[in-house]
Amino acid sequence: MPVITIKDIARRAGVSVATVSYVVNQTRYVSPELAIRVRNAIEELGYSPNANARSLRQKNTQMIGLIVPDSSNPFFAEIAKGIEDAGYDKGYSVILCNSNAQIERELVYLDLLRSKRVDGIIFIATSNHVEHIRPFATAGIPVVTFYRDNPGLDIDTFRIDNFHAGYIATRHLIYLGHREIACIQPASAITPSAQRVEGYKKAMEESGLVWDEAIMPRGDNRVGGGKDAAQSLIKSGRNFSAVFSTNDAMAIGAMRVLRSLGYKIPQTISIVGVDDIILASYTEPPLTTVSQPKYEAGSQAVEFLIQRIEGGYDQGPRNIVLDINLVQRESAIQYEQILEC
Amino acid sequence: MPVITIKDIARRAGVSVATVSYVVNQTRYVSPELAIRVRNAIEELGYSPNANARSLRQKNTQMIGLIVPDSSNPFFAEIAKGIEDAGYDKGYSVILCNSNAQIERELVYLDLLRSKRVDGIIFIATSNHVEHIRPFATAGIPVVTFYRDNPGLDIDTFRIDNFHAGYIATRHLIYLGHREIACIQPASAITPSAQRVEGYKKAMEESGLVWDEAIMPRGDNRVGGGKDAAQSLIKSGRNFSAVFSTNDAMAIGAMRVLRSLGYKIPQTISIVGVDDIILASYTEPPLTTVSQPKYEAGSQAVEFLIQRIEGGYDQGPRNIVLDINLVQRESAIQYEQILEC
DNA sequence: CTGTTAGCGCTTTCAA
DNA sequence: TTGAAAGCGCTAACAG
Repeated sequence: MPVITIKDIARRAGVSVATVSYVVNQTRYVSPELAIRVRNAIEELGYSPNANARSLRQKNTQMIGLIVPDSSNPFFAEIAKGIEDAGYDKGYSVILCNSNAQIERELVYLDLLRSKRVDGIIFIATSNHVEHIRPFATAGIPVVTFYRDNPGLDIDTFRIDNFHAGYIATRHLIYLGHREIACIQPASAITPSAQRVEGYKKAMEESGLVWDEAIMPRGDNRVGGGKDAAQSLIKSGRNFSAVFSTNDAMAIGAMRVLRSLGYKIPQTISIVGVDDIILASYTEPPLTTVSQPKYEAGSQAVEFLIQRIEGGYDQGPRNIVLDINLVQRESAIQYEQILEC
Repeated sequence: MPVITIKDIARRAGVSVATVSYVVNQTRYVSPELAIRVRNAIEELGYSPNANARSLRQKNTQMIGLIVPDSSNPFFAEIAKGIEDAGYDKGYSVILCNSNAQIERELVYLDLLRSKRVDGIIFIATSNHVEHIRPFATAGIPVVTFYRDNPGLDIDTFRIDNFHAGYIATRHLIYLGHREIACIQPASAITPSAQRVEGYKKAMEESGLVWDEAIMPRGDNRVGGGKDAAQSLIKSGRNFSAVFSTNDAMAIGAMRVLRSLGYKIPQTISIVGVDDIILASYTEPPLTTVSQPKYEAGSQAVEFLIQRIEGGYDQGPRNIVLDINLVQRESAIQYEQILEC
C-alpha cells in the first residue's frame, strides 16, 4: 500500500506542495479557503508527514539519545522517566540505549546516535573513560553527562555532593544520640561514592567522635556486600549502636543479617543509607536514607540539553550539584541508653 | 562547523559518490585501491553517514517504537530492557514512549511514531481501548501488543495464562497441606487478572475444597489494597492457614499487616502471589510467587516484530502464551498441623 | 569496474 | 496570496 505524501495532498486539494507544507506547519499565511481544502485532503487521505524528510531539510531531528548502563535498574529507570517526560513536553523523543556497562557498546551507540543525527545526547557513563564523547563535543553536538568529569570539554554535568551525603547521614545519627557509629564503605576508595566515607569521618570528628577502621568494613555496593559487611561487623566484637552505609543496597543487606542474628532494628541498632532506591521504602523496617532527586535530575538534564540545542545557552560547561535531603523512615531512632543513665 | 557528507568524501578520495556509498555499505565490488582511498578519506574527515537521508531512500528506519504505561515501573522496565537488548542485536534502535496511562498520550505517540516512520511498534496498552492502533495495522506497519485482544486486526499478542497462574499457585498451597485457603482478588471481575481467581477456584474444587467469598476480599491491586484485604480477612473471624493473592503487590501489603498483627509468616500463615516483581525477593520473608518472563517476553516480542518487518512472516495474528512458573521462596511452607494430629 | 543522475519527501527562497 | 523549483544526503538503476 502506497504511503501518502505531500504531493498526493497537493494534487487532491488542487494546490502546490508548498501550500500544503505551509498549512501543515502554519509557517505563512494561507487563505482560509485553500487551508480548508488542504486540511480536508489530509483528513481524507490520512496523511502523516514524513519526519525524516523534514529532518533532512531542517537539520534537526527532535530526538535525543539516552545512554544508560542499565535501564532496568530502578535508579536509572527513574532518571530515564524524568528525561522522557520532559522530552515529551518539549517535543523531543528519546532513543533508549543500554550500554550494559560495556564501553564497547557505548561506542557503538554513540556512533549510531551520531548517524541518526540526534539533536543531543544524555550520557550516563559506565566508567571514567569518557574520552569517546570528545568527537561529539567537538562536532558541536550537545551532551550532558551524569556523575563524571569532562575536563577540557564543553559539556554540562549533573552530580551530587557525595561528601555532603555522607556528612548529613552521619550527622543525623549523631543528632539521635549515637556515638559508636559503624560505617559500611565501598570496596574501592577511588569511586565517587568513596567521598561519602569522607563526609562520615568529618561528621564524626566535628562532634569529637572517633572513627575506627575496625568497624568500617568494605562491601561491593550490592546487597550481598552489605550482608558480608554486617557479618564482619559482628565478628569484630566491637560495640556500635548505629551504622551508616554508603548506599542503600548494602544497608538492606546489613539489615537482613543483623535481623536474622537477632538484633532489633532500630531498637538495638539504627541504620541509615544513601540513594533512596525504591526498595528502601519497602524493607522491614523502611530505611532512613539520603535521597537524591532522580526524576527531577532527568528532567533538568533535558532542560539544560535543550537550552544548548536551541541556542539558549552557549557559555562554558556547567556543573550542576543536585540537592539531596535526608528522608527519615523507621530504621534509625534515638539512642535510648543515653536517657536511661 | 559544516557536517561532512558523502560528497566531501567522494571529492577527497577522487571517486564518485556512488563508489563511496558502495564501499560504506559493501553493496557492490569496488577495487581495493579505490576502497582504501575512500576509507582513508572517511577516517581523515571523520565522516558519519546520515541515517535519515538513507532512510528516506530506503524506506526503512531501523527503529521501533515502544509504548509502555510507565517505564519506571520495574515490571515494564524489565520488558523494555529485553526489547532494547534484542533490538540492539538485530540492528534496531528503540524510541521510548511513556503513555503514563493516558489514552490521549498514547495517541500522540502513535502519531509521532508514524511520522518518524518507525519500522514497527511494540504497544503495551493502558486500557482495552486499542482501536487507535487500527490505522497502523491497516497501513501495514507491524505491531505487537501485550495482554490485549485485537479482534479483527493482524497483530501479534503476548499474554500469560492467568487462569493457569492462579491454578498453580493454589495447587502449590494445597500440595503443602493447606485446606483453608483465602484469596485476595482484584477489585474488578473483568480485568484479565480476575481469571486468576477462576484458577484458584478450579484448584480448590479439584481437591474437594470449598472456596468461600467470606475469605475472598477484594483489593485495588496495589500494596494498600492488600493491607485492607488482610484487615478484613482477620475481621471475618474465619480460619485460614494460607492466602493466595492474585498479585505480588497485594501479597506484600497483606504480609505487612499480618505480621504487624502478630501472625508469623510462614509459620502460621503461608502466602503466595503472582507476578514476581523484584520487590518479591526482598520482602520479609521473601515471597513465593508465580513468575512470568519479562525480559524474555520483551526479546521475543522484537523477534516476532522483526519477522513481520523483514517479511519473515505474513500469516494471520499470532497469540503467544508466555510460560509461567512457580518460584518458591520463603513465604509458604508445609501445613504442620496435619502432621501433628 | 566505475560514474552519472534521478529521486526519496520535504522546506523555503525566489518570483509572480 | 500562491507556485516553481532547488536542494537536504543518500541509494541504485542505468550507462559506459
